[in-house]
Amino acid sequence: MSRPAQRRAAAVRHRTLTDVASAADVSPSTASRALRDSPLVREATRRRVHAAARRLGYEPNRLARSLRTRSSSLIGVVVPDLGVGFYARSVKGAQDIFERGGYQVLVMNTEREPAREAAALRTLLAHRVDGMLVATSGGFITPPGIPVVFFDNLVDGAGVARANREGMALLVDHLLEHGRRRIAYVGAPPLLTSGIERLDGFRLAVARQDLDVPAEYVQLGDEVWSPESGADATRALLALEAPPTALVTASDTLALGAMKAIRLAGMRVPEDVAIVSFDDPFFGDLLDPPMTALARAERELGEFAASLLLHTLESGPDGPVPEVRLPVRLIVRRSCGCG
Amino acid sequence: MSRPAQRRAAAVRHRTLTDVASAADVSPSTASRALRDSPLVREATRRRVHAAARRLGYEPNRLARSLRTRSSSLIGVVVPDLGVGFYARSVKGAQDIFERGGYQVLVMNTEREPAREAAALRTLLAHRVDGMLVATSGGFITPPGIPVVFFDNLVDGAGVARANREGMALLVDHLLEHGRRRIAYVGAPPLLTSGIERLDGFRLAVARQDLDVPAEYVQLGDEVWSPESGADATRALLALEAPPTALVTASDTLALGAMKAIRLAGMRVPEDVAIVSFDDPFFGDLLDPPMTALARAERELGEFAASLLLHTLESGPDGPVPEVRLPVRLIVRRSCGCG
DNA sequence: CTGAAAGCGCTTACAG
DNA sequence: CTGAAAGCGCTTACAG
Repeated sequence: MSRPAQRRAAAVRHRTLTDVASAADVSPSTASRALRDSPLVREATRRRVHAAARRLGYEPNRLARSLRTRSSSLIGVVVPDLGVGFYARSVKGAQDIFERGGYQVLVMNTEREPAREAAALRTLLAHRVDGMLVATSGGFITPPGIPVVFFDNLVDGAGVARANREGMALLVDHLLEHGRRRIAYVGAPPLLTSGIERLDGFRLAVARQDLDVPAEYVQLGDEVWSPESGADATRALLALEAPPTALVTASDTLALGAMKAIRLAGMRVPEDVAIVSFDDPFFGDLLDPPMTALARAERELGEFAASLLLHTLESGPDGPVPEVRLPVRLIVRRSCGCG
Repeated sequence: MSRPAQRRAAAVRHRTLTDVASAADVSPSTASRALRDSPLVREATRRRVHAAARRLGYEPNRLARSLRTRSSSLIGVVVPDLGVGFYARSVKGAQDIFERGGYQVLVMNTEREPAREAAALRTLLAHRVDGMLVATSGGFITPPGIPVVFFDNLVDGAGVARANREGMALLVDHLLEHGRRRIAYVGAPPLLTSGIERLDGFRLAVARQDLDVPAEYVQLGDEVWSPESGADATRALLALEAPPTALVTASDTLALGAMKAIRLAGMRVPEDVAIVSFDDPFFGDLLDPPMTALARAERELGEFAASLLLHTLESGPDGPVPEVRLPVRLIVRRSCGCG
């Protein structure tokens, strides 16, 4: 951990409660109560203090308040990559809820490295966050002793996530309605619950329909679910002797990579190969062809997880919150062969 | 400002420096010095203290440290909308730099509402951030008395932004190379520098080329630069008696809206109407046709702005930093008529 | 209704 | 090299 070099003193000295108190001619105790609108202080006093505070441009020091009250009003949010739309919008949804509850948010990126995730955890603990929202990349080792809500990936069966298996079934079943039976899977390594459950969901769905899916029809890309790995997987599939006529991709990024690979191979979507995607790309309806995918629910995911944490924070844990599933919904566009 | 309701005490009591000190059988003063690896403490003592800290799982309380040192090691970052890829990735670039410098980041969304921006400013001040990075939406009123670096939009001629006028010239000139002369502008209201400079850049570029651009060829959408407003503007342009044969859009979102409107009107890009975009959509090369646009530089923008702030923080302001421009570069794909 | 006092958990002159 | 003391800016029993 590098420490910042020698720092200069702050340019301005902030006004303190004592400043306000003397300006209003009361004790700091009274000033404090007045500013928090305690019923203990006389109306006239209350007003005088507020006026003084406004006049001085007083902004209470949250650090001091937090130290004293042992509650930082800070929530830590840990995500793999804020540059990924899914996480950015989840965070935003969560943040809206937290701010409405009077909490501020400290966001940490882990770049999907478990070591950085562990470091992020310690940093947040050092800031004495009141709780955490975590989309883990696998580095979440120590139970921090404060409320934690996982989202996107479950940990020890707890957290908020989408119904991955049901989603996969929707996608597979829809392709079957189009009569496609050579269906391949373009996914990611089954390291965390989203990867595991989507792969598992695919397998369950095809088995239920008595589809014969050869082993080489299941292609797993890299751990960051990159478009490039989706393209590579697709290239491998197209090179097969009996290439698939439809792809189910485990994410929007993989779908975009797959689409690009198909186009570069001189083939057409959906005529030659149909594609359906688990996540809806942000511009899914502007792609050519528009992508059939499960509806996005990042915002809801973030909001739901945040509400859950907020609830725990304010009324205490009322029983375990093991597992919450957000329903999935299919958006039918053109890449599947419809329209 | 709502205050959170009654909160429960933290589940665990964190270990304190005093805990570590007694475990290592030294005074808190010595423990503090030992943990910060002060040369003042004997090696044996230093090690004993570190061992005790590790054994106890001690994590120093940054709140207390900040209060004492009057430096929070916190940076406030204010953006219009974290859900917009441009801002999400700018923030990420900035955050990387800050964390490397030992700072943590408090991100605030303003939803492009000046009032929320002002509120965000106060919140950050209350947290005693050491500095701020601000992509303003127009609500930045009070000079906070700490170092502030603006990005994306300049304020009072200061900040880090792309070379908007030069970018517009690149786009217009490229369309002219294709022989298109009925060029229209799909933009946003000129409220902040990016909107102002892009519109101005467009006007300068067409004037320089002696193009005749009727007033109705300049269409300004809503303040959030939404795809919908881009689509509306495009619809209006296509309905003209002499519709344009090429569009310059002031952002990727506007470009996507424009593309959709053209497609819905039953026309083709670029055959009927060419499009070039100021920002490169994240999946610009996967669109149909792939979009010709200025290269994205969010990451660089964030990193550059962060470095600038860090520099000011660590070595003090060495002269004013009025205006920094990031160069623009055209990525030629197909929507312009190339290929 | 108001104030003096203690204390949250650190850091850092000051004294030895 | 080490420790006792003061203090960062608040809040909150406690006493009046």
